[in-house]
Amino acid sequence: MVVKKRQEYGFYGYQIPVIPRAPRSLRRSSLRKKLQDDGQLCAFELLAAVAGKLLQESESSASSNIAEGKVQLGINKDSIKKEQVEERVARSACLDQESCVESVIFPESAAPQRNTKSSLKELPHIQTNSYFEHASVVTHSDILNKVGGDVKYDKYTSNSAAGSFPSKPEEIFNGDGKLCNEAQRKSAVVEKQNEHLYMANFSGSKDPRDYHVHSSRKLNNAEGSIKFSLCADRVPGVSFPRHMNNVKIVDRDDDENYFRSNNLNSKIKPSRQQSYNKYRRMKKMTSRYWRTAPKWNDCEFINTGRGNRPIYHKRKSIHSGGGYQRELHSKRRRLYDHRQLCHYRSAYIFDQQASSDSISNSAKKTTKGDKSRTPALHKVKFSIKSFKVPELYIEVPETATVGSLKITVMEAVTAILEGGLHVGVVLQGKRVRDDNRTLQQIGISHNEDLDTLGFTLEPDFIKATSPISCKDPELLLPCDEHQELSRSSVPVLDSVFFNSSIDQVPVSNLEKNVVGNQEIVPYVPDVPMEISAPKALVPIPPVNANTLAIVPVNQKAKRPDPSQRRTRRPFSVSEVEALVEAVEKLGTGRWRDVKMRSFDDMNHRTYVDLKDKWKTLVHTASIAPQQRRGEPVPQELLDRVLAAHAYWSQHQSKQHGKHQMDPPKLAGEVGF
DNA sequence: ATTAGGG
DNA sequence: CCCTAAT
Repeated sequence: MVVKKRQEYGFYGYQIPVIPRAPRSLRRSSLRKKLQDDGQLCAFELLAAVAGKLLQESESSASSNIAEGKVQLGINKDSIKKEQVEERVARSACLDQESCVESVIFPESAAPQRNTKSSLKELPHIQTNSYFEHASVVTHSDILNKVGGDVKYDKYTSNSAAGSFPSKPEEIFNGDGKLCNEAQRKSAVVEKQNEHLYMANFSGSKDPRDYHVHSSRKLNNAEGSIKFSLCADRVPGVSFPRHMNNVKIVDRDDDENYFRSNNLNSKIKPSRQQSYNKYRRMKKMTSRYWRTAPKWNDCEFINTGRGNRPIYHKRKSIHSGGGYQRELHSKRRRLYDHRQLCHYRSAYIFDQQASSDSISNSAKKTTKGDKSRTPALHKVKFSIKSFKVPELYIEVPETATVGSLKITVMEAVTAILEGGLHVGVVLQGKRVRDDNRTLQQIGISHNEDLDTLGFTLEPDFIKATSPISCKDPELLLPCDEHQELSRSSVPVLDSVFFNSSIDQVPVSNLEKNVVGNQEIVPYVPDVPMEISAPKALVPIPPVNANTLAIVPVNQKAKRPDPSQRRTRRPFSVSEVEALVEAVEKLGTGRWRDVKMRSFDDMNHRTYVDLKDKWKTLVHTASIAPQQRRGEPVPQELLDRVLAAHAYWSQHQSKQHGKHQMDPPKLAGEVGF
């Protein structure tokens, strides 16, 4: 449901997980046919040819890597033992940069024909094992979140070209799409997104330069821009480590989500720590509650992936909450999504670019050739390594297996695909909303530093139709979702929340750490989004956990991230009832007892929660029904709340022993 | 670790 | 729900 809405966020990130599989299967089938026709040698020959071609085309060292990547893929296709393949993949992963290339290139050259519609749905036939492996990869590697965010740009000038490239976005992107064909089976979506990107960046401009830009864009794309990176990420276990560090899988909830951490780092830490400790303590009481999945920044977590290397920087440092939280509070709602930036960086990945191959090369050539004609025009070359996708929040019961977690993640990710995304441009921390402005106008020129340029993925609200229709505008959460879930002994995946962090872009900071030399500017939307905090909840069907049971992730991963707000869990009527009943008997000063009495088995309800709930209940009971929000509480209960509140206000609930409200029904009690 | 309150 | 202060 809500998922739909959320989907829009992480298109790219999401793709990775899904895509890897699809391509494989597709690839396999196509290859098979080929092999049958031509015999096995063909495959090798093809591989060799491809590798050779690559080497020829790209002079950079990266090319060799790429070639290797291809080979690997090819091998895979050739149905060489899986272990072997994996090994290679893992190895390639270490190489870092080539991964993208690998995935992209191979498909194109070797198996151009792919079913465009690859998506999870098609994955089913894939072996279960690999399926999950992929999932795990995703989860661990943070692909989702940050598939990228790296934009690399190259500056170069050329005069030509404007005319040589298709002026229509579709054409351009189609061209790009080829690179990632298999990956892009969801082409419709992808193209659309690209188009958006395209539009955002360049459309509307009447300036002749646009064309140039377009051209550049095309080149860039070919070389490793958005699609490129996506494709890369699709290779399971290969490329992730490098670019995705941001996936956050946390069980946090919804509208309340946002990064608590700001860029205002320093100050935060202390309080954070403090609260963390508290949190821990609190959690102790509810120790069994498996609150969060590993975060992208947890190295351990990531490491669990096969062939992954810990790339992760300590993002924790970035996260902070403390004092800022409050401030953020108010903001987050209106600043909905937030999308994480995909900051520009000149960084690494781009070796790939060099390797990127024929397309880019040819494009460059063209450009050069035309140089003389329009010397005055400059092109700004962008290379978007990858996009960052908003956080993905997942919450599952502690009894859930890793396998089910993976499935959950996959589901969530898949859901994202369905939606649409569009790209936003952020420059120097500010969102550039005017699509008609030229790059030059906004300060992006060929000879300028684009350190502060970033792209964001944003939900396509127009198309996104919120399945949820709560009366409460503030809460997009299903009004009555998983209540009682905790009570049920059946392990069920609670839900998945997709959130976009709004006020902050911790990622940036992290990246900074990672990249080291890039100046990353926190993205602060200059204009509130028209949509309320996006929130999505994806109920996940129970999964046969046992079947998929896998070694649990590093324990540390289990540790809840104090920086994350707990998931919002509205009290169900039955809970309220239980609470009221308990308070009637125990009074309002013994929350610990209330907890033990009526919520002992609900680990996510702390005594503080109960106290808070009571507080809100009292408030709710005192306001007009029209003012109440959320799931309506029966008036009868509210009456009891008032009565109990009045009663215990008079008596000291804390005294010793357990008084109970004398008269069960205190209609008259109020009279005091 | 709990309780009480403010945010 | 979060955070703190005070128990």
